[in-house]
Amino acid sequence: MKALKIKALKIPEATIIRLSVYSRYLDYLVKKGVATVSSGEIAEGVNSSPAQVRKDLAYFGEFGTRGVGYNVQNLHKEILNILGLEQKWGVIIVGGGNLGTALTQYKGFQERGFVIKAIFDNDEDKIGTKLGDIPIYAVSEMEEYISKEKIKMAIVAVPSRYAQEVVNKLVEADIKAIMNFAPRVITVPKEIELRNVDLAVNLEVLTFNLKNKN
Amino acid sequence: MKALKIKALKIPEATIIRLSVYSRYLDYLVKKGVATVSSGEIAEGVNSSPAQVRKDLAYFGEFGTRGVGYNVQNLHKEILNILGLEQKWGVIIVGGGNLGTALTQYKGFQERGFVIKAIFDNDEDKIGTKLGDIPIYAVSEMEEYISKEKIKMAIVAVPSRYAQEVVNKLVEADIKAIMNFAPRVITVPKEIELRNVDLAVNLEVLTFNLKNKN
DNA sequence: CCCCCTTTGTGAGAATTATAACATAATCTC
DNA sequence: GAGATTATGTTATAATTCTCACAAAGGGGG
Repeated sequence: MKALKIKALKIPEATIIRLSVYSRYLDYLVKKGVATVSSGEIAEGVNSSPAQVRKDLAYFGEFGTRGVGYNVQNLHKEILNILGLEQKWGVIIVGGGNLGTALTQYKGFQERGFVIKAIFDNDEDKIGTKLGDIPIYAVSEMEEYISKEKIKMAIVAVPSRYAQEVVNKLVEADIKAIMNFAPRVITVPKEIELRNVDLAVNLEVLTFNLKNKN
Repeated sequence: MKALKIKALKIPEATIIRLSVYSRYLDYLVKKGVATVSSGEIAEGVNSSPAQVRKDLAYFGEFGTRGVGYNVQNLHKEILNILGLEQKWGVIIVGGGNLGTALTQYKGFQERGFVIKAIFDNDEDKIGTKLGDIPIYAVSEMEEYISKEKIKMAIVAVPSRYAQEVVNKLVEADIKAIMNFAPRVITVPKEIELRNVDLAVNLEVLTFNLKNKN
């Protein structure tokens, strides 16, 4: 794999998030058959500014041609590579409730190269069954599965009170990255990547703005 | 309603998000029966710093007693008020697929005072049925419902290609705030509050970090 | 009742992030 | 092939956000 050139030690998380958004837009342009795109066009397509687009890309190298713009296919590939999406990622979901089930079926993950491999739950009625073609196993089997299948990423969609416990098990099983949906502060060793997605917080930002923006 | 004192014109969104997190922690302390809490204890409880906690609160007023700390119940109420959560909010969900269905059942919304009132979908098989006690209606009935029930907030959980169209309908129906799950750039008039929740982006931040942090 | 201890609220400084401006490089036209 | 044009990559500037340090204020003990 080509080594990735990074010019700065610390890259703003906002930049990563925008790169992900650029990536989707480029994907759209690729499918549309567009060959070349400028920072201004990207900016327009994703509600940003040309300077921001160029700055974000500049953290990682020079991908464009002055006076011309960017080759869509090439830039698309470069950004996927930056994001680590040149490979598919096997992901497990812990928690087979409504949210876990919905995430299993969620097209948005598949489209980006994330493959849901298995669900882990403690409900006896669910264990051993399948959701579509995704098997549901007992949580007790999780550690072995992660190790055997070399799983690096897990999504935690269990009730809040069990979240830390589940995360501890995942850490024990040597998982590398966790996306947590439980609205609780979860602690992990610093070498583990953790990302909290709090759905209610998002609604609360909206209510705050409704109340306060004039 | 007591007018909210805001000391700065612009409050960082990060502050709002943290307030929401503080709020959950205070909720936990209230239930635990704790009477008083310091900024340091809050910081510890939510993985932040005492200075950050105090700074965040300082945008909105003085809620503590020097040498003592904060009255848990009072601070909890104040923050709920800041976030606009002193009232319940009726919310509709557009899209009765896996995600929409899961969000309908999602306890995290109810716990924070959000009440899912109805689902809107175009699937003839679903229209007229109920999900738990939440009715599913046709999208064509949406505008009237929003107006009649005075709904201010909507969650969009439809396939990406329909998202803008649905959002346009919501805007037309005079909705005030939208939480969008479709990974597409959506445009709304500036007076409408829009928040995009992109689930895949969160996984991609993780893969980026896995690849690049060391 | 005064002093000491604790913890808040805040102002100044540091760090981070975004915006703008410009110099450089590539293409195209004449 | 030179100059005009266009759009990148980068440097400088501005804005935002966070961190730190301390003064102010309240409570408790002697």
